[in-house]
Amino acid sequence: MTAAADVLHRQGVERTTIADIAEAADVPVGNVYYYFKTKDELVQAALATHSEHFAALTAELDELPDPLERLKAMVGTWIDQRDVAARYGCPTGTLAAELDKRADGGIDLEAGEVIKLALNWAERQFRELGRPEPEPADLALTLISGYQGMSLMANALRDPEIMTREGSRLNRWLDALAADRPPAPGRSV
Amino acid sequence: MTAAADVLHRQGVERTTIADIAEAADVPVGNVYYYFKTKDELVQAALATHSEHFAALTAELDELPDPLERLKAMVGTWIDQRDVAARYGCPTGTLAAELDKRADGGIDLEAGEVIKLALNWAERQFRELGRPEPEPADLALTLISGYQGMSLMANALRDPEIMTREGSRLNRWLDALAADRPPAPGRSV
DNA sequence: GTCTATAATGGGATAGAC
DNA sequence: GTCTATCCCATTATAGAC
Repeated sequence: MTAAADVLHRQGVERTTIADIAEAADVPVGNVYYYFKTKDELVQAALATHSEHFAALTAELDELPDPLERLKAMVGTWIDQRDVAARYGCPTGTLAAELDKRADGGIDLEAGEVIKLALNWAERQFRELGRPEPEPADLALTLISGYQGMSLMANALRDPEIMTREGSRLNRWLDALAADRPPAPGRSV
Repeated sequence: MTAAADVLHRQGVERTTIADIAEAADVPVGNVYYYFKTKDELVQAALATHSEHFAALTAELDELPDPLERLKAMVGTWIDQRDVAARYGCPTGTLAAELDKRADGGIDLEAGEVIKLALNWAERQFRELGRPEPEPADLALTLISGYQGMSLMANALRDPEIMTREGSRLNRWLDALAADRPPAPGRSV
């Protein structure tokens, strides 16, 4: 599954052969088919890997006491990943874009579910920040959309510095938002 | 070329066969090969079509006297395209993402050139707005990155309303910038 | 220039020995 | 459960008639 997630991220779904994944996992081709009946199942496995990765990351960030610090730490991980983003884009985002080109109603929306995990996590942080306005859901959309945008731009232009520039802007934006928040007693849940 | 650009946008490069393009253009397969020696040449033709499209759009917007109005009109065209963006993403952005998965140093960076056209146009508008700070190039990156982000999110979640929500935010951000208020994307005005 | 038929290749999926 | 050999189909690209 790790090998599948990795190779599918680097080469994309359509340009990845089962042989590629088998080679990366150092097993023969027939062996892959013993565990995954179709190529689509390998894609789903990669998606599940991304979900778990994200869950592990947020579990770690949730240890931080302040939602602002959590959000900025998330932005920090994005900036840290700038080189891989500039070369291959966001693993989930590029996968979603590729799957959405399919006509069949198969797994093409499952990548969206992983992105929703990120949206929901971010929304919780904004809600804890205690800003009723704009809506936490809108702020979450702006943040995750910002990440997807900067990843795609960095990838298209092959320039990791784009992640740094846009990441800093997001951090300044978060700071400005938090500076506006009501005093602690009036903080909503 | 129009048929190629259209089908490649909807199906993606890898899932599109020459037969698909031939059928869309209503010509036999062999005929396509008479004008385009390889599939890659069809992809390049699609990219050229996108460039021309963008050039025609900006030529029209450049008629507007005020750079702020030009920028907001551009955001307006993005919002107008919300349904197609939600289904197939930004034509150039999704193409760039797909081409960047290639290992060969072929046409994989040419989509980036088309995106640079958008960045340069936006940068000119911000420079004309007369704001020295932040850098017009950074503002352009934020704007185009915002468009790519909202397109990908709308596509991944199959929700055109995301284009409306994020598009409105970009418009408020532009207004705030022009009014020389501190830049605060996400802030409702 | 237009079209049909077909060659050549690559890769998803399977059979079956071990 | 592991691995090799192979089937079969889709697709790129070309040959050659008209």
